[in-house]
Amino acid sequence: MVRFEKQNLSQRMTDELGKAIVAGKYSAEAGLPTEAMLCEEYGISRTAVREAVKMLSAKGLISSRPRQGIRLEPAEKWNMYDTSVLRWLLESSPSLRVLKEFLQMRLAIEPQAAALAAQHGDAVAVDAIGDAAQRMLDAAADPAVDLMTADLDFHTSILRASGNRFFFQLRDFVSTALNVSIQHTTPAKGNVLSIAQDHYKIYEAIRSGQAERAKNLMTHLIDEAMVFIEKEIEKTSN
Amino acid sequence: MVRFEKQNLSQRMTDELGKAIVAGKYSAEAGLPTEAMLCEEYGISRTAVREAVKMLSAKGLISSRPRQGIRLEPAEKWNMYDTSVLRWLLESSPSLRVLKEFLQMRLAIEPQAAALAAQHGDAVAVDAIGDAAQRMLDAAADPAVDLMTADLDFHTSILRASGNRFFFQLRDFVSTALNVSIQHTTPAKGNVLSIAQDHYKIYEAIRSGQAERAKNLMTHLIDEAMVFIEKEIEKTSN
DNA sequence: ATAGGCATATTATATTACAAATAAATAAGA
DNA sequence: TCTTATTTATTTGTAATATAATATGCCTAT
Repeated sequence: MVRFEKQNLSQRMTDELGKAIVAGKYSAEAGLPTEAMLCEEYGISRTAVREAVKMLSAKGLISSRPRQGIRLEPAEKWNMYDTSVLRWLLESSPSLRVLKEFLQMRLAIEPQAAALAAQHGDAVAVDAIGDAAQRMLDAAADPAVDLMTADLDFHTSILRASGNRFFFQLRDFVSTALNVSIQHTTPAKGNVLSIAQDHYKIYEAIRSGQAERAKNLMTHLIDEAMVFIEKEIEKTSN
Repeated sequence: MVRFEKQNLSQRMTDELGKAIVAGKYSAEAGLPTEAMLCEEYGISRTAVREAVKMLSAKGLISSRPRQGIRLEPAEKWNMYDTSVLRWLLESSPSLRVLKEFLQMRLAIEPQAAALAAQHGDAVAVDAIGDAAQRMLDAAADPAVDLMTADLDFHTSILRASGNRFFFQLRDFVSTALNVSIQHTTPAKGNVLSIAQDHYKIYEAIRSGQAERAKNLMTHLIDEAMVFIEKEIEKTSN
């Protein structure tokens, strides 16, 4: 996925530290090691460490003050919509619980986005939705077509067509959620067509301006994934 | 609000640069001045400039590469859920359009959060909602009680009671939206009681576990603000 | 016992130097 | 003339070092 070799030192350091923090390597009371200690530990200069600290501060994970050292911020303050933070979180604890929270969020956002797209999505944006939906149908017939990417494009293009920058901003969030979902819920081969058709229906509702219908169909689509996850949770807790 | 004097140099620099970028001071083609030029312009060391650049990179506003300088990232990549970015955006263009997008977002999130709170909000969290709602009622009778803060607490505590960290994470977003809203929509004195009662009804629905009712009431509450904004937009466009 | 000052540790800022990367210009070859 | 290497210049990346600011806790003097 991410090519760490290509990144510069401070970015790699940011990633290392971020991962460690999210994974709970450091405690809130003890805080982080001092800059000097981090320099030694990773064999890099203070500049690189400081820039990593600044990055993580910007993401809400830590704060640093003179004489006090580098302190952990409570998890509530972490910027969860930051792609990196999200990735670290999932790498460290890919639990079903997080997955459920993802779906709850999508259940709030995506139906609303679909409704907005139906109300005033411009032609180009709506066409992109159709494209993606068509590709999902193709994938059902031809295994060579990438279903995953088509699915992802479908959901992303709806967020874009909503015309609301805050919704569209959540594309990485939704992408990540979908990616993680796939790992847990491999759809049965026969269901692919049925799923693709459900997606296409949403596109048709949007194109024809049926906001309520688009919203309901989208709710239903995500609800099915939710039901699946809840069954999984049931299973593991027993 | 924010005490810039108390902030350190790189944070102030981050704020200056961030504001300038969001306000459109720099063009995408030309990019930003080089580090050296920024040092001269603001009369500070390269370290401070670099740390500001790192912060803004972390927020998705810029990227920097050797020989290429500091480039602006497209607005789509900006982390809009970052409190600073949001603040810069509102300071530079406090338009009704942004306000409407805020409300569309709240319309997606808050009703769902209210439903979740009704389903499995723990007692302490739900009590906090009741507290805030009661304070809003008090404010209707006694002008000394801070209505604004109570209103804010009400919405924030519902996000918390949803038990979903992604919803709760949006508390700053909702706070900002409310703050901006207030500036545009000063409620008539007589309406305060009516509004407070609407809020209290939502609390009652949540406490008694009526998820659907809580959701509908919340939708209605935000919808009213939306209607108001749309009238304002109508007015200004004429 | 308490207030005020001092020592100390740690981050904040500054300065300088060199390394690395890359875009653009130039030269070489077909 | 066009393509391909190579060189060069510019800008960020990394490092090392020094000094300032600041918060903590100890310690002294009243």
